Amino acid sequence: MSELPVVNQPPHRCGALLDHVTRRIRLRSETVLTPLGLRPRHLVALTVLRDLGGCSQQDLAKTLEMDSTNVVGLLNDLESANLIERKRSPQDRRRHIVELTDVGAKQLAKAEFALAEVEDQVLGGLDDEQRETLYNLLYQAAGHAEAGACVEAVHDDNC
Amino acid sequence: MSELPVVNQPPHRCGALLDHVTRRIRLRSETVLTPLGLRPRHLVALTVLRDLGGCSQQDLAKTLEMDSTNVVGLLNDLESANLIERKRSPQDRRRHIVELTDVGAKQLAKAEFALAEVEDQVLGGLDDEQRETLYNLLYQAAGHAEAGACVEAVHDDNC
DNA sequence: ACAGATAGTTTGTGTAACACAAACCATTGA
DNA sequence: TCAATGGTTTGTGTTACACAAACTATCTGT
Repeated sequence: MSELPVVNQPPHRCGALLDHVTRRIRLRSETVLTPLGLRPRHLVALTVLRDLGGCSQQDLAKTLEMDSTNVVGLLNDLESANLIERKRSPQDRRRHIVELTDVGAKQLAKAEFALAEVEDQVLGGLDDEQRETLYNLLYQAAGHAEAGACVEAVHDDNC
Repeated sequence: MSELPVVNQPPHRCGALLDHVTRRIRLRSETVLTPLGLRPRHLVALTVLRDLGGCSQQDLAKTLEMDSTNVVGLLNDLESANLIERKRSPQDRRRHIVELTDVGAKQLAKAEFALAEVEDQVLGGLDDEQRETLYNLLYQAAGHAEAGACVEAVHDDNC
């Protein structure tokens, strides 16, 4: 935990680079997403929702690290576009269980398909295997520990 | 997740995940960077500047994909903190060559050191080797896109 | 030498994506 | 019954932009 004197401390911080690459993708994504009535933030929410399955709005707020009042607005957008559904939890009727609708899942897939070109532009320096590695690293970092198996499997072939 | 036995087409879009992870880092970075008088955007600029060596403000605007009027403000911040220097280009005195100062390089290193903990929090699911891989992938991706932009942009000289 | 393009700057306007606070309702649990 | 909780609405403020207009200094082609 505390500072071990310099052993194999990697001097490379990803943060700024991450920021940079993300911005490039987001800028282009906006124009691709607009015809679908979506914004990058919606995509993130839908993606998280897909990966998480149903969850409460609080869970979502925590995962997105957003203020819950703003999550409400975000979900209002998505719900009025019929991309997500808010169901009352039977266990605790104060709670909303937020879930992707079929329409939502389809729209997400559609958006991802449309974004292929964007990623080709920005991640053009990476071949397919590298992009898959990148995806897996991000997925794992985002806290889906199950990705471990997937990452392990990468070096022989894609999973 | 879907186990597609299919071909080589990677169904995974990184964009949303990239956005998500980047946000997590940026949120925490802000509090770490504030005592240093920096913001995440400054870090990105400094990083790019370090990787690029000296360049004109237009080059920088293109690399950052920011409007040049806003780049001016960004550089004003950095210059008044003595982190960068604007020198007139001898070849074309309209042009400013923007360069990291020694102070700037030191401050950048300091910031990166301070950000180690932040990345530990957010990228905690990745070991050192994976983080290095992530860094390299991002670096490569960023480099390619810059090269692409540069090819279009440049008439003759530096790139 | 002159005209038009170019690099940078300033100022000003607008917008999106937030954070945060306050007040409110329905529901839960002690 | 009463306090806490999940969600919602409204309202305020900030930041990070994009974009436009007008200006200076400088360069380049004719």
